Amino acid sequence: MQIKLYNTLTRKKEDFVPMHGNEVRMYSCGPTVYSYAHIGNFRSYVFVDNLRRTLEYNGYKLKHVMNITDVGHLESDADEGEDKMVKAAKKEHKSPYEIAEFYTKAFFKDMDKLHIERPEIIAKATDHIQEMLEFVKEIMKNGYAYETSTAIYFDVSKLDKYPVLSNRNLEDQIAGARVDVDPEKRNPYDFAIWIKAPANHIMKWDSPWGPSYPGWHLECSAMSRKYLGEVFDIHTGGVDHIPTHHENEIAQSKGAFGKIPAKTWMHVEFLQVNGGKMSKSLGNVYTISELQEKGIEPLAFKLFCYTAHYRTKLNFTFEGALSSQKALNRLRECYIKHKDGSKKIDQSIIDEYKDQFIKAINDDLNIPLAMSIVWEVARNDCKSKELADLMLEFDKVLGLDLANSEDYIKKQSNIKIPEEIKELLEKRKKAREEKDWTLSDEIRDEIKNKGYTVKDTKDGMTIEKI
RNA sequence: GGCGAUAUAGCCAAGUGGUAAGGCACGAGUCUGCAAAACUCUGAUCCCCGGUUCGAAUCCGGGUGUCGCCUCCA
Repeated sequence: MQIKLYNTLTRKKEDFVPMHGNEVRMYSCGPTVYSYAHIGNFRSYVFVDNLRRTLEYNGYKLKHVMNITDVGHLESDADEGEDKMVKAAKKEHKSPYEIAEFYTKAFFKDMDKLHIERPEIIAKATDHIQEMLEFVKEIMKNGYAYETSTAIYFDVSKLDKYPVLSNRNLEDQIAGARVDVDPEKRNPYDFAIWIKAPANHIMKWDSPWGPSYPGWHLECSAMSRKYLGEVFDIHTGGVDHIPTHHENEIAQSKGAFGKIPAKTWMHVEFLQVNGGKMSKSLGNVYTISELQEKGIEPLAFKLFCYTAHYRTKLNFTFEGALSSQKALNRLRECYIKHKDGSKKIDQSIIDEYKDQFIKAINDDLNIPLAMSIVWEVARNDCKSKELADLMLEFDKVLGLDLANSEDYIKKQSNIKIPEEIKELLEKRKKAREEKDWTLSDEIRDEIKNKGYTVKDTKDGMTIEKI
């Protein structure tokens, strides 16, 4: 079935057709590893995971590159401020490389918790300095860049059109914005592709322009070309990348070889917190670990992301995340019931579900709609193995690890119970056998005061930590 | 100031011309000594005004609100 994807470049949903037969080549802007990635970042990677899995579900093979930015990302995208890596290094009294290694590891640990598939190629910026330098030379040779006392700047006035991704009138932008214009820049929107390092700068490499380091946008241009070719299928990122980072990537590729590097550009909307922006100053920037501390599994966060389409803003609240945690547990219970079920279901019903599901995901990744079908399957009265298998098939796209549902549920109830609680449970069991409901309830309250909840089931009592 | 989004039940949200998916919460019921869990059932005419149409949440115009980017934090 034809996949349709929304392309920021054309502002339309388009039929997706790969350039190289069955292989899809895509590039995703990855993290700058100067700190822990937060849940807003991870919404983007959950989206990329859905995209990967949807393509795979449709039978495509992937060649997917993600970068790790470990140099050159300044505090401001407007070529100002300190390199984020260098700043973090100073703060933590480590080398930038140690910082990068530490946070890269932390990043992939969270990615694993979220069951996000690894890209085929993970490319570190500092491993590709030579490729970047070559890129700069090509741009210079073609007359799209010029040297100043501080950097090599890309001259946007040399392009046939800039910007191409965002609908901005640059003159109006400048009129209303507080932009400190570098007097050596020819145009206010010229940007640094290669930056001359001050004498005491830590991260720097030799170049025809002296010791220096790459601009942030350059790494993606150089690495995507190295692994995917000049023009590839899909480029992904957050909506914040549209006006500067991706715009400048396109400019660089046009400057070096005259083409827009990707055919389809896909952007994820922001995750908001309590109806507003997530920002450090408001103290509402959360990490995956912080969610876990509040009893929200990473996979519950992933399911939370599935309540909204990737191109709409999603409002994160702890209330909402907890509701997804409950929903996830129920989904697991539903899966187990189907797996243990003995009924038979008609194949035509299965086919109908499959049809609806793939229609939803192939329509520009309408995961919320796809989830409504998953719930219909999950809650179907006919408890049957076929439906359990169907849930697992859908999970190839969702990546919620439903196959291990039992383990997750066991893990939640499998907690260490202190001896004193065990004794109370024993006493309560006796009271119940004697139908002494007053004593039974008293003991239940006592246990509750000590932080545990007792539930009576057919198979006896269960206990949970509050 | 410029640009771009968005406004659907208590909350998170699908749905782009034919009388509103799903999740969570609430309420009712089944079950239970009671409770919890589980399961079943129950709720909105879609920000306001005007227009196009046989027919609009869905298209157009005008308001109003909210959010984002341009301006450290994705």
